[in-house]
Amino acid sequence: MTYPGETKATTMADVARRAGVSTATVSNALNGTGRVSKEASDRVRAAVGELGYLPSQTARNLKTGRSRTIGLVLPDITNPFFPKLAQDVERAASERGYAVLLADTGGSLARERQAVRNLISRGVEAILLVPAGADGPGLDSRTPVVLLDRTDGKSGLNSDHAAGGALVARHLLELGHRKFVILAGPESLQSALARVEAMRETIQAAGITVPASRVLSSAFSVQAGLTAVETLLAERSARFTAVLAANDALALGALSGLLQAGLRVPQEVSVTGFDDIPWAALAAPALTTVHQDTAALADAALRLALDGLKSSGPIPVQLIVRGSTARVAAKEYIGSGRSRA
Amino acid sequence: MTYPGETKATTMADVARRAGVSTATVSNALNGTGRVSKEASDRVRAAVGELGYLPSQTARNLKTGRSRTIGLVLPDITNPFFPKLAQDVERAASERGYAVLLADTGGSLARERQAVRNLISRGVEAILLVPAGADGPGLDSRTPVVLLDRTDGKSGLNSDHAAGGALVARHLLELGHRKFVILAGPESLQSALARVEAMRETIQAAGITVPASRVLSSAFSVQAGLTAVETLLAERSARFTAVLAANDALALGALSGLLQAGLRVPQEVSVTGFDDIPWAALAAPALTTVHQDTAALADAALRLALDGLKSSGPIPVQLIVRGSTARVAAKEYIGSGRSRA
DNA sequence: CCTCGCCGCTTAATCGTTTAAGCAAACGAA
DNA sequence: TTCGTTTGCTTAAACGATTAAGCGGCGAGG
Repeated sequence: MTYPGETKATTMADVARRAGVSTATVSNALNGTGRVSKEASDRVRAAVGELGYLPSQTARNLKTGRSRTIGLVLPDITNPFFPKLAQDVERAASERGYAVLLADTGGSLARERQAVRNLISRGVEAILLVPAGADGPGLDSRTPVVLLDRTDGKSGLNSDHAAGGALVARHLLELGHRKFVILAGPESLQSALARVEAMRETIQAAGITVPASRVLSSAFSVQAGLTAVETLLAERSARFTAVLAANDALALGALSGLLQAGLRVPQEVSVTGFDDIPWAALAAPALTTVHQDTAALADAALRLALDGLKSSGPIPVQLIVRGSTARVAAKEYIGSGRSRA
Repeated sequence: MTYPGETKATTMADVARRAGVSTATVSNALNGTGRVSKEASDRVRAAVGELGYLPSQTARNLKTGRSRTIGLVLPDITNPFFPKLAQDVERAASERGYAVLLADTGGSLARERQAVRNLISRGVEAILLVPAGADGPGLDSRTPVVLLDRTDGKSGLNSDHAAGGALVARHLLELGHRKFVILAGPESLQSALARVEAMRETIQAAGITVPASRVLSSAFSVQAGLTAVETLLAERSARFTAVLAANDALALGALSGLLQAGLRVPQEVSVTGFDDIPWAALAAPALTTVHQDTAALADAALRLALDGLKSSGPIPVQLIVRGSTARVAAKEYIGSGRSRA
């Protein structure tokens, strides 16, 4: 164990001196490069142990040009989808010997640009970026930037949003649902658009149309889901048996709104989400939703960023059926959504 | 804008050449150190702009010994208390010009040690550590390690857990509650112990005793809260009007268990949590809980870590009264907790 | 016995900054 | 005019690693 004192950090030269070799030999011994005898190597290793030597990554970076660090830029890590993603990115990175510099931009484009510059300046080998507002700006730099969960049109690594949208729609169709409401989320997000588009197409393919008045755009928030449902229920003409939300926050808000209005979920109305954030499983009833494979997303992102791959297909998603969806109610209930409101 | 091509990154020497000065002058101009004429400074700044020069933090670190980077080590960023904390730490750090290296140990002590070594090797100026298992190991190193939300007995930066415990207890007492259950959380966590201890003392001070059989230890999880309540309700003798949980996850689990058993919250049973995680506000009913000031925690942590302060008092907490607590029910309901189970 | 080649090591340059030290010109005071 | 001080710059030495190049010594082949 090192006794702190106020001594300078021990350097390679210290190890070399103690082992009776040059710093080059220390370096070679520790990295397995060059030619080093077993004896010298052992002496070096012993010296390392006795001195508690830790190589300075900084010096190594400077010389080799590789920092073994990536940047992860998120708009808001408080958004329940991101912690798992961050965790998986960190795990994938550390498995490769990389560290992760985290930047949270609070949704501000100025801070995002600032963060990216800062990360580049710090020599990260790649940046994983979930852009702040709409989709990506497509900045140029010599350090690769992988757009995560967003797209700028040509690039960007995403879950298979369309497949997910189709999955929930088909699920509800199979349960006999015919009257849908879609909580579409922000129109500025390609991912939301793709989800909704696939929902509509799938439903359409079953010969059913979702009127435009039943496709509601809003923010990706619980509050938005709640108020959307409230205004929907306020119209006396409201008739629907299923609510497809473009993400879980919306779905949870909708769920809460429906419950407060005295409707029973899933007996009278089914609700689906998207993302499978942790709360989804804990809601009452638990939310049927589309699970995003954040681990696969993280792995693919690192391959793109670090292995110089050009692009990757969308990451498969999975339908998670829980308690918020059920077979559509018997005839007498259909269209009587507000019977207890 | 820089056109990437495959050119090497532009260095200080490039700027110096273009501005017709030495690298020392460039450095001085950009850092405001030394003596530089206005004209030279302007030429330098112009050259920087034209070349799109970004200083290499790596080289700067090596020379100055300051990395302007801190490490944040969390056991599990998926735990809903941590994202906000991480965000606040990142904000506080970036306000000081520091970047944050994030490490998630998945609760493993081995990975925690590994992470700390790695961070030190990378030259972080300080480490903010929320230890994995129980409370801190108290490792020695020349880079300061601040224990966050944990303690190793002597050090550690914490919210005022005791004050928080007292707050919820007093709140419930004022609402007329007399029969309590305490979901105490893990016995290995000082924070949990402090909260529970304060709850008991406050209740005791009101002349009421909480029998040991009504203080239940468990993990800090939703599931644990749920099963605790279920087993409690399974005893026919169960009589209580208030559940004090040592954290929000437990409280949310308890809430869900009570609701499923057909009890009304808060009419028949009040529930309180601790931490004020995001879900707390969104539960139905919304959870009365103790808010931890993560921003203050983050600021204080950085002061301890970076400004060399020795220690800091506990960070004040705040009682947040929401819908899960109410005045104890009229006489006929008291002690009839299972009347509808 | 000579030579060639390999082995095991060292020397020294290098990465891109910061910063102490030094130096020439300009300026003001005597 | 002369000297000292200030000003504005440059030179060069770090920081702690990696790595190309070089150099004795030893074993083997001819």
